[in-house]
This record gives sequence, C-alpha cells and structure tokens, in this order.
Amino acid sequence: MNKAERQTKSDRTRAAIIAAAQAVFAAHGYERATVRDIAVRAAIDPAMIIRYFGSKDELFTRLAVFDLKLPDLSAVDSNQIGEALVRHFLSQWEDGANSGLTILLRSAASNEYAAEKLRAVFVEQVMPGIASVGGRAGAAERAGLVSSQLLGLALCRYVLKLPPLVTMHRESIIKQVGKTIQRYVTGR
Amino acid sequence: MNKAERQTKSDRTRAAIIAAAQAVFAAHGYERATVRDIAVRAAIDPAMIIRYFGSKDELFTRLAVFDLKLPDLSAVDSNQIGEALVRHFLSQWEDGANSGLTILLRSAASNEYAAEKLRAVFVEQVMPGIASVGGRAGAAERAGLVSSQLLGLALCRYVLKLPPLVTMHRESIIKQVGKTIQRYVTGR
DNA sequence: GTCTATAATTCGATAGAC
DNA sequence: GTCTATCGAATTATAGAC
Repeated sequence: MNKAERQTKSDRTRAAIIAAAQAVFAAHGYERATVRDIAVRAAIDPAMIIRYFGSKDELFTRLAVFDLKLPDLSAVDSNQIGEALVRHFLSQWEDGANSGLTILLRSAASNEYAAEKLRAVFVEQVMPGIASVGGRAGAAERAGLVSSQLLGLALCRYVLKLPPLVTMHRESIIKQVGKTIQRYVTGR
Repeated sequence: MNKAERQTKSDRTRAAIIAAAQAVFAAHGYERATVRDIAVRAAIDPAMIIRYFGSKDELFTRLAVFDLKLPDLSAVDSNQIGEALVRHFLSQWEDGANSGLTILLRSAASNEYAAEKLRAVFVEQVMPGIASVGGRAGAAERAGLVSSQLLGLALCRYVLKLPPLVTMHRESIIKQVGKTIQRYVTGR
C-alpha cells in the first residue's frame, strides 16, 4: 500500500466523520449531539473522531461556518431585490452542501459560540450587502430587520417546523416575504 | 410553629426554586441548565429541587408555558392591527412575569418538547386571533407569516442579541415591523 | 489506522441522618 | 424540611494493544 492509498483511506474516514457530524449537529444542535451519535452514523469508532479532530468542540468549530454567498445586489433590478433575496436565502438553506446555517441556528439559542458566529455572519455578510443597495443611512437597522424576518422564516420552516410554513409553497413565501424584505431594504 | 407558618416557609422555598429556574432556563436553555446551577442561584440544596418538583423535566414542564394574552383584535382599528400586535408582543416579551416565551425559544431549537409547545402556542393562540380578523381564508398561512416575523424579531433582539435590533428603539421597531404584520394580517 | 478498555467529569437522582 | 453523601448513568477524552 503506497502513500497515496493510505491518504485516500484516511480521507474517506475524515469525510465520513464530517458528513455524519453535519447531520447530527444539524438535527440536534451542539449540546444534544454526542460524539457517540456521530460515530454510529459514520460507522466508525468514537475514538477516531477525537483522533482526527482533537475534540468535539474543534469538530463543531470546523462545521459551524456559513457562507451566505450573497450576489451583487447592486446588479439586481431594484424592484426585485426583495424577492431575489428571499429566493437566494431559501436556496442556500436547502442546499445540503451548506449545512452550516442549520447547525448555527440550532445551536445558537443555547450556545454562545454559535450565537457569536451568527452575529459575525450578520456583520460581515448581511450588513455590507444591504448597505450596497439602500446606502449607508440606517443600513444597520435595515439589515437587522431583514435578518429578523429571514432568520424567523428559517426558524419556523426548517427548525420548529411550523405546519403552515412547512407546507407553504416556495413561490408563495418568496412573493409574500419578498415584499417585506423589499420594503426593509429600499424603504418602499 | 403552626401549620400556616410551615406552609409559608415551604412556599418560600418553592418560589425561590421557580424564580431561579426561570432565570437559568431563560438564560441557557433546557440542555445547558443544570439542577446544580438552579440550586446555587436559589441558595438551596440541589436535592430540594428534586424533592419539590420530582425531576428536572417536571420543573421544566411547569415553566415552559406561555400565555400570549392576545387582545380581541376585532375590537382594534383595522388600520392599527399591525402596530398593535407588535406592541403587544414586545410588551409580553419584556414582562418579567411571562418568561415562558424566552424559555421556550431558547430551548426549542434543540428540544423537541419545547418545539412542540411552541407549535401549540401557534395553533391555539396565534391562529385563532388572526382568523378572527382577516377571515378564515388563508388564515393559517397568514398566521404563519406573522409568526415568522415576530419570532424572528424576538430571536434576534432577545436571544441572539443582534446589535442593531438590541439598540433599536422600541417605537421604530413597532412602526417598521408593524407595517409588515399589517400586510400579513389584512393583505394591505 | 483502528479498536478495546478505561480514566476523569459531570449530571440527575436517591438514601438517610439530623 | 434540609442537607450530606453517594449512586448510577452518560459524556468527553486518553492510553495502549493490535
């Protein structure tokens, strides 16, 4: 067995741990997720997780990241910014490869590290995007209002699973919530 | 010492446990709150908590209740319903005696019992109130949208403590979010 | 690289003295 | 009614055999 093959096997184990940890953290949040749960799901030994990632905390830190991937809003038709933002947000949320937001939101209510990470996402990603459209004046407040609606939507639809929001059609949500975001961003 | 005095002392201990438990559950959520933490804050022995309430679960169940105390919306000026709802919601949230909502929201993301309780609040308190105003048609969806904005607001302002929403003046929030709720409830 | 065995904590809960 | 002492279970993390 040469070095490349050993690396391949090691990488497979590492990938299995990451995939399992994403699923378990996203399903139960930081506190409820256990190293053993993750190990069972990855079909490996719990000790391997510590060996590969050092600790549960380090593993969580590695997965509790989120890139909103906001498009350049100044290039969007200014009457469509609300709907475009909601559509983009829902897509990012439902993108399985971007599970960081689910993990963060599930954990943030009872985990200060996750809460701080969410605040950082707001300051570094949401605020600048909003400011680039409606100007600097009151950008922080407008971004805050936008975040309250979008995070609330995600909380109700994906975490709490509030019946009407779970079953509500994607396009209906985009239309209704889009109007709200449009007003928060542009004032109209 | 007569019976009334013994009861008084017992009641004081019980009240101290409840007050401490509300504070700790509201601050850290169900998973992170420990019986020992509550005992320290109440300045009593941990064993007393079990003796008085049976288990941590039973104590939590007793505190994880929330009465939104929605006013009769059909009596409110139909153009003022949005602002009235936001104002009422913020007041209820900031009412120290009504800590159930904080406790529920802090716990619901990683605790299925708390999530179920929040869904029940929605079905039993929010839905009927919304339906009493805009009529039955689409009442569930409209109530869902209202909940997403109000819970998102509470999440950002009181739990995540997102800077702009924490410092934002109460009346500004009522005005801005009020317009959103108004449209969700009445369609205009 | 992997797993067995176990250390070291922490937690909820109980038993029993006072 | 209250507290001391402790149990038993669950958890993260480590040591070391294979």
